[in-house]
Amino acid sequence: MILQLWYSHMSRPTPALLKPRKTPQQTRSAVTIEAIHCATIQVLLTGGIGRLTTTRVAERAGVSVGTMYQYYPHKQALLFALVERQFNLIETAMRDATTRLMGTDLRTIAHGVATAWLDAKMADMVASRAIYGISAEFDLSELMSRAAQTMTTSIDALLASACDAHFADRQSVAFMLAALLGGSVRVVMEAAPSEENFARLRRELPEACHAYLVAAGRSEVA
Amino acid sequence: MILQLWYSHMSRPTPALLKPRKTPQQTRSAVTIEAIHCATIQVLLTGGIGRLTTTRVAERAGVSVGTMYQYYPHKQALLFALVERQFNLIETAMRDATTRLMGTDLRTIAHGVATAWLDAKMADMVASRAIYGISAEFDLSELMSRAAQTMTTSIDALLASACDAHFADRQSVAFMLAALLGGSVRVVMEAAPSEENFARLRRELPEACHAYLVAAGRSEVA
DNA sequence: CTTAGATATGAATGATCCTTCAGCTTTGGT
DNA sequence: ACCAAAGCTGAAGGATCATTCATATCTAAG
Repeated sequence: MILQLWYSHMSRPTPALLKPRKTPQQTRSAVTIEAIHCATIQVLLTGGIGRLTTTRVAERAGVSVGTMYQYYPHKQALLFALVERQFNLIETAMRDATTRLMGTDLRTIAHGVATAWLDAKMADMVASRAIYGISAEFDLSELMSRAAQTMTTSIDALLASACDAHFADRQSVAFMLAALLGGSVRVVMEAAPSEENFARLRRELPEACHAYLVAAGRSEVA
Repeated sequence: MILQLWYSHMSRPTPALLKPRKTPQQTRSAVTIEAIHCATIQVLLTGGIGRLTTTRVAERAGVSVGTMYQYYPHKQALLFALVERQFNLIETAMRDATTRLMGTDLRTIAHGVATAWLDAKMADMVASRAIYGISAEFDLSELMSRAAQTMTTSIDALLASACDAHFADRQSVAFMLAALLGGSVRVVMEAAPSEENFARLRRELPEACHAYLVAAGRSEVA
């Protein structure tokens, strides 16, 4: 199949070809697309990527396979659309939060960022959890890198604006904070997603971030 | 295929059927198995699970497909063996570390645990990275839950033994520490695996753990 | 009411891939 | 040297699945 020629060494997507095939013009098709989107998440949740087939998605969405191919040139494009939408949601939420927190103190920043992150991730935990594991189909690392980079940059700017601290190696601190946030929530969602654990996360994560920021900033405060 | 009857709602493995089909008795076969193991990791690294086929693994290992099926009843069993081996390695490393650190102070504990974790994960980063994403083939969450639980318990015991602090909700602190460690390393390996970032991780993660433990313990120290 | 364009259908196609098995080669003990 | 057990082979069977396309249905503007 020609598809395989698009990849150099891993399942790396060629963005141009991952875009939707056509944009809906009537109300009917907009509904269809939403149904497909929704069905995809459901199928992902009940069987993981390994069991996601075009037929199953179409079935669940109540449309025929052919319909799917009218909007997405292939399965990967569908998945890509899903992931991208999710990333954008979270990215926006975090951008809003960091903007709002500019110039405040370390405690406010730590708690604000941690809470915003938790809120964003939990808001559609369904989609988030569904999306973990899509990496089997195409290389997410590029997208994840970009997201991580964006987040680190936002946090870095935020730290620079803190009114009560400054850091010797602010970039590293921002990087570490992003890793702590992103990683801990992910691990809990994947390995131990219970109400109790989410409560713990909400209680402890902001404190942990705060403690780290204070410790990292202390050595440099006059 | 009958395989599908083994799963209730997700790709949940039936442990009994994931075990190796037979144990090697001659040196020859031990070599073969090792080659297969090794080939599997290589194939995973260069194409992710989506491109891992029995034929490709066999080819890379320099044996025939049939040989693989002499030791593993099916593809999943092969992957399962890989994952389990890796989990055991890390689990052992962490058990050793926590044992060694019993009764020491918070700083020693934080740095010791973080360093042990980093060492274990980096030692065979190759295997670790290869394994992320296997979840497409069968449900890893059971295994991950168990691992997370084990680790939390170890850390909990360690915290209880700390000579210079005690905690109001030690379980939650242990849980959070495990999540911070596990998550941050994973995220960096997946999203931004550069030498620079690993250096940052080595520098910042122990400090972050320490800061958190001190903050969490402070409220309770007389 | 008509009709062009938009949208939906689903059987058929072709490709991929897991798994088996009947026959072959190698090993190690006697 | 001989042979029984262990190990290896790879073509063929059978199943799944992504994708296409000829055909049918629907929508809305004129």
